[in-house]
Amino acid sequence: MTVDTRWLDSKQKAAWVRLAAVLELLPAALDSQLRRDAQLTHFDYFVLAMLSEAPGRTLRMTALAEHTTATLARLSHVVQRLETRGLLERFPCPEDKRATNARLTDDGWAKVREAAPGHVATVRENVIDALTPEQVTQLAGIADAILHRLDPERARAAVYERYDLNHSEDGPTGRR
Amino acid sequence: MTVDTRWLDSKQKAAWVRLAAVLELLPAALDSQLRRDAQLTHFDYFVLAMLSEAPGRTLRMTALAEHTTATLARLSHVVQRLETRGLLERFPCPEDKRATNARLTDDGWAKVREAAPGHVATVRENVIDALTPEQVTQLAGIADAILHRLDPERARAAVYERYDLNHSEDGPTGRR
DNA sequence: CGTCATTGGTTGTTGCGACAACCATTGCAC
DNA sequence: GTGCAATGGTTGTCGCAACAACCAATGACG
Repeated sequence: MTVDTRWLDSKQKAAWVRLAAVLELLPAALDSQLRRDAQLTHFDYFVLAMLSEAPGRTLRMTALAEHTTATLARLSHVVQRLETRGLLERFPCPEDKRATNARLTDDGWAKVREAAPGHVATVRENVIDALTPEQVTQLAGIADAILHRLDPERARAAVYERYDLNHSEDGPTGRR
Repeated sequence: MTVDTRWLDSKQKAAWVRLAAVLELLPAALDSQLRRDAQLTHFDYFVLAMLSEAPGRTLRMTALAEHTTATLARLSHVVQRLETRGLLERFPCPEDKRATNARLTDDGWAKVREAAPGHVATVRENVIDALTPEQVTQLAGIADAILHRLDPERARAAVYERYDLNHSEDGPTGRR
């Protein structure tokens, strides 16, 4: 095969090794906190959070799949479980009989607001509060650059702006 | 519960949302490349890589588990599969009859050297080459800070130095 | 108004990770 | 040297994600 591999120099390797470790440990930490405190996967939480910000707390399955970076098949299974638990409900879309809408129930809305503080605290503890303000800014730039390689379409789509952690007492978002 | 939640400001949220997306997409990208080109999970690769650098290409299961940030149970399953495929072999440790050693076979050694170039290329493509040299340095600092929160013990142990991507033609590591 | 490709979604199967139960060996206490 | 806790590892079961097969509705084209 290719014999002219460009290996990583020591600085690059140091960065990569540490990132790889974070990739292994951070998702596990987030998942276990949400599981323990809210009986929710991080992905479950993400799904509920996206719905909570949508107009009418309702989204088409396809749209929800895009927001959550998931395949439709995966989303279908997850939504099925969440529906069984009464956190959301599905109903056929009036405009397009092929389509299905998912809507957050009142219980689901309560669940999101209940789970948000603990989740934010975990994010702070393990990420944000571990960094200086400059590093937070740097991280945004770095992650953005990586995203443009991983998924150019979505990265440009500014979908990421919507992942809103500010579930305050009076509403789903901090912007008014 | 706690009513005084410290929510994320917009800069912090921007950083977190993008990091969350990377956490979702990057492991999938790494896994699928290695699966496609070498029939290996990223974790499988990691296991083989650690063994390839160990003296005698051999490690105790417990030691291997520490190097790979895995539980013993998980490692046991993975090693079982790799043993079936002939990439490594297990044998009882002479000094301690409770213990089991795992040793890389010649086939396993060949597999690691065959898989390394493609893996490094993927890492470059999606991470390193997406960043400026300054960002690479920043990333190392950021990831290190996060690691100290996630796993203080291991972060200090400099185990991460050992994740060596430089599998050149004449040996397992770049240091001589 | 048929047929054919596309879109939207669900379901079955498979493989892996987490957790818990379990067995064997070792080391220590007395 | 017997009891017992700690260490080292394996196995079984459960839950979830990926993949593929499938069905239903839509729309474009003739």
